[in-house]
Amino acid sequence: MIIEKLFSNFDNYLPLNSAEKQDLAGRVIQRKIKRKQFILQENDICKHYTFVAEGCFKKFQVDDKGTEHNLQFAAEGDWLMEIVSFYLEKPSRVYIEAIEPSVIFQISKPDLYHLYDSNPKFDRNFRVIIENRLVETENRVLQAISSTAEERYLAFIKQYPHLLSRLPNTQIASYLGITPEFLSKVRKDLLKK
Amino acid sequence: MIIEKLFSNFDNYLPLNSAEKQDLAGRVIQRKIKRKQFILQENDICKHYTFVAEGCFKKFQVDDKGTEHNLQFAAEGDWLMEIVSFYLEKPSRVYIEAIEPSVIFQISKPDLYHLYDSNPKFDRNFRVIIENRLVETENRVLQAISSTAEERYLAFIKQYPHLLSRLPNTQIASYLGITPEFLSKVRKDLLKK
DNA sequence: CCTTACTCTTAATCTACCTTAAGGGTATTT
DNA sequence: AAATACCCTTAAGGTAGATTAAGAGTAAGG
Repeated sequence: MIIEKLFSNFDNYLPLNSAEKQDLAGRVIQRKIKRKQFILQENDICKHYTFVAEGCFKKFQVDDKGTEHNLQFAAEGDWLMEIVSFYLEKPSRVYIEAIEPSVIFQISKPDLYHLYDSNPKFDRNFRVIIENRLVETENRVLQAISSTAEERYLAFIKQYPHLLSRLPNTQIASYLGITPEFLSKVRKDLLKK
Repeated sequence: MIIEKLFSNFDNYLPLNSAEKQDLAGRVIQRKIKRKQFILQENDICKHYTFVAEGCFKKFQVDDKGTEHNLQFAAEGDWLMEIVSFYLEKPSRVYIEAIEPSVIFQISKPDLYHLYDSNPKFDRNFRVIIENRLVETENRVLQAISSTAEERYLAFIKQYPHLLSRLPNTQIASYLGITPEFLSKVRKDLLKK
């Protein structure tokens, strides 16, 4: 069963016993998402915290010129949401779009809070998930302010080897904050070395 | 009493009653820190979550060339720590240094976990503090990959007006990911407009 | 109060990265 | 199977921001 992927995600933190698994299963919704389908659009309220069981998503913001900037990729085993919109119920500033056919599990805020209240293990687990996300994001800030595009590309390859073959270079360039043309040059220069 | 500043920080989230205040007060250590004093150095384990009651700190990383890169400023009312080092007890990659004479309250991990266990309100409050930090950090990533130095400087002024007059431009430049010389040029160009 | 250590600015030169444009290639969709 | 949309690369010219150096101004600490 595909929901096992959700359960086993918690093995990275405090693993769930069968009662807790049942508790969780009763509060998530399973959805099949097509390629290019959005699960969140700008100005919508983000109603769910999403776990990716299969496939891959991108979370991005669009600037005044219409250019997309990728903030996060989420593949099997990753969680994602628009944190401001979810917690403060403000209109989302970002889009979340499937870049592959995907299967996800979504939990609403009331259901999440119910889990928090019912069992401190969920509290702890979700705290750690968010902390991990903060670590990743801080690392990215550091790289952005201190590394060249080539260094950032090499770091990306190292950190997300499973994504490299699944993403077009245009998407990676958008994540790294450079143009696809310049990424092409960076890759060429790396081959020469 | 200066510890009131710590208590009233929680008024932004779920305010504490007097029993909870006492609980918290019994678990934090108050310290006076001099300008240029470090409360965390590279390779040390980050043992405390720090609340700044007075003064200001910078959290930064040093690269191979010896250049400092500022990841965060924390003034009155802000929390800071090295999250990986604190939770995973790994050697810190960053330094935390006072840039003004300061007064802080520190809580150790055992004490923090005790608060979490004793009362879910602390759980909730610290979750929100971390979520807010994540929001700030994600905004910074977006700016780094999509904005010019001038735009980032303007955003900094807007978001941290209370810090502007207290920080030398060299520190702001390090935060923005540019050289002090270029910040000087940006400021000059802005005056012309 | 004096000294020493920072800090800010300017300007010239240099480099990383962007923009525009164009051609060929590879998936997706019909 | 054809059509269409998307993707990758190359190259020329342009701009944002780095580097180096130097002089003047300001703050910190003894």
